[in-house]
Parts: sequence; structure tokens; C-alpha cells
Amino acid sequence: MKQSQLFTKTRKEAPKDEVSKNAELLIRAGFIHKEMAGVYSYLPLGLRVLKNIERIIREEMNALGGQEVLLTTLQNKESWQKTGRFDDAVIDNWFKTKLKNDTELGLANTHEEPLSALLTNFAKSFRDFPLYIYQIQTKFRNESRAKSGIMRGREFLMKDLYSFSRDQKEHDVFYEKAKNAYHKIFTRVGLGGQTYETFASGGSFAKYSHEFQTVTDAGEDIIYIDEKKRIAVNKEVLAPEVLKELGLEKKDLVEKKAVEVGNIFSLGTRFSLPLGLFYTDEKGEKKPVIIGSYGIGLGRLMGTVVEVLSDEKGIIWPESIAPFTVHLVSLLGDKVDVRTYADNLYLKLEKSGVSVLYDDRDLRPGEKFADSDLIGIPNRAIISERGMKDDKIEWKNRETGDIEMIDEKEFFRRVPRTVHV
RNA sequence: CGGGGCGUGGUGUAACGGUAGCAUCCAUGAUUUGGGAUCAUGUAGUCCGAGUUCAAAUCUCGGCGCCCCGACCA
Repeated sequence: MKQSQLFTKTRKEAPKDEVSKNAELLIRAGFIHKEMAGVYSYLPLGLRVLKNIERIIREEMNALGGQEVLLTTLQNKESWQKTGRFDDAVIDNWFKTKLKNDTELGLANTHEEPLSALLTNFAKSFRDFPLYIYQIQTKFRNESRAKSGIMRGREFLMKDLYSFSRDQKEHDVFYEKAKNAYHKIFTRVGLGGQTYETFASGGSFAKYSHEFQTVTDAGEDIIYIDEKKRIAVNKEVLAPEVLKELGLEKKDLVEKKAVEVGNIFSLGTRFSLPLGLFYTDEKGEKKPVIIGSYGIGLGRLMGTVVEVLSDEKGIIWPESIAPFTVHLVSLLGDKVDVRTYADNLYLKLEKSGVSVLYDDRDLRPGEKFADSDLIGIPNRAIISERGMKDDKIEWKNRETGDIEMIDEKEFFRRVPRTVHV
């Protein structure tokens, strides 16, 4: 894409109504626009990042055997009444609305009930299970206090996977697989080193749930990390008997602030019983389905990457989710041949499928570099008179700042051709 | 939901109760071109509603909005 055609602009100054680093940088660089507290629009650059995150998650969910669906945003209250969760006293952050005839509806808050109820139409035999069903869909939660930019909003994109197993053992095996898939996802988006599998409160059907916590001061949670074992315990369950059970010792634990980028938990028969999700086994016996749920907030994940991977100049995207993998920057001056060469190089890159943002704007170098640092594309290729006199392209790494002068052949060897939006 | 702070051009900021200023962005022109250039000209603003006052961006009350701390977070 040509940068001259990008409708967004960068800003030199941070918006006064944002304090969090993720919102500040993402707004300054033109990735997102704040519509109201806790509600953000994704602009071209931001949407590309979101789509890349989505692609990685989708790949891992499919590898788990997940089937993708898209459930509705408007929700019938019937199934929620069966589980007792339509009551505001039970879930206090519902957005609710009404049909013209006064029928009450819920706006998508989560989907255990609708999906379980839906499944009763299809899955009835032991032969139909296990099932792993997921979606990437907008959730609405009436948070009493939105905060931290895109990390805690009232409207946000979420991947939610639900597992439907025939018994606890089958559930447990999948649960472990899902854990591994989650580790892969966080590693692939560049947060592997800072993200810990964390024991948290499990609710009524399991002793623990598992959170994936990324260490950052922007986090809301306090976790205790055993760095050697690479696991952590959420403060909410920290107790001597818990540590003993998990084989951890207090002296090995380090307290850190962290943000919950994902969570998985076992729901047992909490939803299958009231909603009538049963199957008939080999012997003709009717049994309740064991359910698990597995969530990742995409916007929160994107915000966390910005919190963790940025410097004083701007964002430093990992290649896997960067809006583009290469930022081609031409320093025009009045040299026509620089423009011609850069234009041609851009066309060649596009043709060979490289995800490239071409800064073809007629601006001074300082402004172009500042924008490039802010936007944070991992690889920068600078075309200038200086390089062209030796037939070289300047290849700069956003993270390290390292610069190499390389020829076009080497340049084409280096440009990433990863699957990318 | 409790507490605190704050609302001034698109953005960021100033103005004792007394002429709403600066910077940036945007538009036009000129000079510039390796780290957010310079000059000139132009466009554009006091969140909403009441009240006090000769006079309100400024004081009072109400509303709306935003941020932060805490509570909450299926």
C-alpha cells in the first residue's frame, strides 16, 4: 500500500484523554480511533494487525480440530433463564435491549448458553462427540469502568472456543492440548517470553482455571511466578496449601503485575444439565456433556503487544502480526531517479506478494523516519540518493536499529514472504 | 458503584471576573530535503443548560463527557 493513500495521519502529541501506552501509541500512529470510553474503531493499520492476530488464532484453533462458527450478537433470553444467568444480579455487565413488542434480548456477552442450546439440535449420540467449536466475534460488556485503552473495553473482539466432551478424561486430554495451542499463539504473536501459564480460581467444577498472563506494569493482576518451572499463581488463589499442591515453594516465587491475555476453564456439567445437552452412550444410557471454554481477547492481546514491545519512539511489531512486514521509504528530494527506482521496487514487491507499506510522500526525511519508527514496521528499506550511487538499499531493523547497505538481490532474499494480510 | 481530577480551534496548550493567545494540523505561495525545516497569508475554538454580575472560559448549581485510584470483572 502506498502511504500517500492512507487516510490516517500520525500525530506528534499524545491525546490528552489517554494515559495508557497502548492507546497513546496506537492513536498517535493511526491504528485506532476512540469512539467513546472503552470503545475503539480499528483503522486500516490497526485492522491489519487485528487480522493477523486473528489468522494466527484461527490456524491454531483449526489445528486443534476446532470448527468455526459465527453466533449471533442478539441473544434470546430463554437459554439464559434456564441456567439462571439472565439475572443482572448474576451477570451484572449485560447490555440488554428489547424488541418492539417488549421481548427482552441480551447483547452478546458470552456464548456458553446459546451454543450449548444450539448443539442439542444436532449432537445426540456418543458418535457425535467430542466437538470443538469456536468463533471470533464481538462481545459487549457493560464494564463499570473501562480502562487501559484497548485492554479493557465495553465492546471487543473475542475468540471463544468451547469443547464438548463425553467424559472428564476426554475433556482433560483436550484441555491440555488447548493449553499447548495457547502457548503457541502467544509465542507466535511475540509474547512467548513474557507470558506465563497461571493457576487461578476454577469455579465450581474444577479446582483451578488457567490464565495466560503476560508480565507488564500495565496489567491489572498480581501473579507469583516460578521462573524455572515457567508457571505462575494468581494472587487470588495464593495460599500455602495451593503452593504445596502445585509443588511450588514460596521462596522461588516472584511477584509481578500482569495482564490476562487468555483463559481456559472447565465447566463440567454446569451448562449441559440445565440446557439439556446430553448424549446417548454405547449402552443406551443418557449422559451429560462435559464442557470447557477457552477465550482470548484480540484487542487486549494487540494492546498487550504494544505495551510490551515498544520504545520511546513508537511501536515495535513482531513480523508475524505487523501491519506490513516491510516499510519502503523513499527520500525524494528533487531527484527524479530515486522516485522512479522506488516506484519500480514497490511494484516488484507487490507483485511477489510482499506485505509492503511504501512511503512515497514528498516529505522531509526526519518526518518520514519519525513516522516509520512510530508505526513500527519491523523492516525498513530506505531508498535514497546516498544509497543509489552505490546501487545499494539501506536495510534497517526497527528493533535493534542496525543498518546494512545491501544490493537489490540481497534485498529480495531478505524480504519476508510470510502469509500475511 | 465509592473517591479524586479535568472539559478552550481537528490536535496539544495559555488567559486575575474585563480584547480568547500560542503551537501544531489544514489550505495557498516561496525557500528547503538523512531525524518531526523556515517565512508569509488564510480557515478554525471556550461541552450543554440555568444562575450570580455592568461584565463569565474564569464564580455557583444541574446535566453530559473523559481520565485516574478503589470495588467489580461471567
